[in-house]
Amino acid sequence: MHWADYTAKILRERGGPQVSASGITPSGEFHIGHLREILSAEMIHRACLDAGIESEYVFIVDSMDPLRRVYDFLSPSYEQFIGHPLAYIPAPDNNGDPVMGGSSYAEHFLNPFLQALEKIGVKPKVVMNHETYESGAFAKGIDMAIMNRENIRGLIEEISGRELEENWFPYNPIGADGSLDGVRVTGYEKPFVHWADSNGLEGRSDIRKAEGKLPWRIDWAARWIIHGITCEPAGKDHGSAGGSFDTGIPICKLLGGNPPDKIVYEWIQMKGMGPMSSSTGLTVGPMDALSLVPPEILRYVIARSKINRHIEFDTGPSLFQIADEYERLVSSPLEEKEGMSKRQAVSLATQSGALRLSQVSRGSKPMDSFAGVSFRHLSMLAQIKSSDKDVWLSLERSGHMEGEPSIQLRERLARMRSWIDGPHFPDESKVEIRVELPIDEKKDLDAKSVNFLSELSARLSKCDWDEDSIVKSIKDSCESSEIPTRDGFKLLYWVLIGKNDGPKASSLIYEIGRTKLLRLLK
RNA sequence: GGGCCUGUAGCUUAGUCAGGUAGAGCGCCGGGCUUUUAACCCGGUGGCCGGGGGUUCGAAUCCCCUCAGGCCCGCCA
Repeated sequence: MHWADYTAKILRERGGPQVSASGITPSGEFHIGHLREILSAEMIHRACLDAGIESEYVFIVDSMDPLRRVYDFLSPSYEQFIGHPLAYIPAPDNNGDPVMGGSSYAEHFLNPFLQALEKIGVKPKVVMNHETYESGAFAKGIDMAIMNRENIRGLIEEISGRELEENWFPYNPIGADGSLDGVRVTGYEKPFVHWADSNGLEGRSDIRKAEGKLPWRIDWAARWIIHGITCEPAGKDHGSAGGSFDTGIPICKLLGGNPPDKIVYEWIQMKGMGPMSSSTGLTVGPMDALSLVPPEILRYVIARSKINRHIEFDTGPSLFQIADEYERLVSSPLEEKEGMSKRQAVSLATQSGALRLSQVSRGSKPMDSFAGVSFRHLSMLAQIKSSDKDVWLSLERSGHMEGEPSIQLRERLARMRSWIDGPHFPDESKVEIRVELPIDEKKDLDAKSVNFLSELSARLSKCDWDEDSIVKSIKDSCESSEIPTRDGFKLLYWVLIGKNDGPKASSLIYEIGRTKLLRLLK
């Protein structure tokens, strides 16, 4: 059974309508890793719906979180905003300078991510956390947290093993300068928290407004209650012993709520590129990924892996493998058979679950996303055929396609071309035509081979330049130089691309062009 | 120091929660497609399930120990 379906089954036992949630701090550019946060919850939500359970999916944007430091992509002028909630500071321009009067920092990074989510069929109810504070929805939780201050302190200290400061307070007011940093609480008179900020200025915050926030561990527990969240998979950082999941659950109960069960997902890592980092420019954003692969395959990357396993995201060879796997599963799904072992049946259910959850629009048939051509094959055609029309002709001839190419296929070819032209395309999948044969390889050629190549050269210098004539020239050359056709092709591939096999020789030669080819054969 | 995850065929892995003859894909090898697309079709090769012990009629699966790799533990999520 797929992990999302399994979780839905557990949630059914909990009863009632389900609310799955994700939460992300928009502190910078979103990357592919954030997709797992989103899709882990969204797939569980879909699995609930598919199981006939009433369910909703909420994406909570931690817009009330403060700017922690001046990141590499920000100009030093952001120094003044450190400690300010991301919702209340200006967005940076391309130079990293703040643009006053435009969108907020939080919105600036969030919007492109939401567009990417739309493309992969994720339609969350978006909650800006600062708006929840502004609305006063947190007031009750804040009041209860303050009234239970010592209990909560005890829970956090005991479970996390961390010692909290003497003047620790379960509410962090915003100071006169707009920063959450260094503000000391001096008293509480419902609904006001009195404080003195780092500059010595005094003031009070109304807990019914966004004039302060709960510390993360309490904020999380409180929002579970506010939004009725029943399921929120969290990254492994929250899953550690004594992490925020372990404190959140009892704190939520203390505040009178029914917390979700602990579900932890593993990180996505970039293979062979070191850690994901916006500063080095090596990050792959959701939009970048979508310009390379179809959205259902991006979903499949997440859906095919168990939730507690690392995913090594790689825009190179393994993306081919995954994309081909998807294509293959769609075209020939496993079928239930008589005498199938329990294991095979389980595997079948898991696979079809992954396929089902990978669809961009829920409930659509995987077959509708089928483009009919493997990525590997298409990458080869895209490389040797410079015009799209020739690609369609070739696909028609090989029986991959009938009539006009589908929209899926057209889009797929367009993405393939941008992949091939971009920096992520794997070298081993590149078809590189040699300019000339290295000397030492020339020496290794025996007499028959040399004879074959010169025969071929002669024929190709005067035949018609179309694929049929080229094939005929190759076969005739094999015959007259008395080598098996198979060996002739092998040799030819070796000369052309340095490998024993390759794309259809005639297409390849046709694309290379007569002049360049004859120079190579000499 | 505390904790989590992973280790199954050359590679990617399913199966572990509910113990009952180890499945798949890729790769590789062979054959077919009589124009040889890295396509497509058929067949085959390949695993003392990291190691050791225990429980059991029976263990990849449960328990204990151990080795290896990855990761998390700052009011950062």
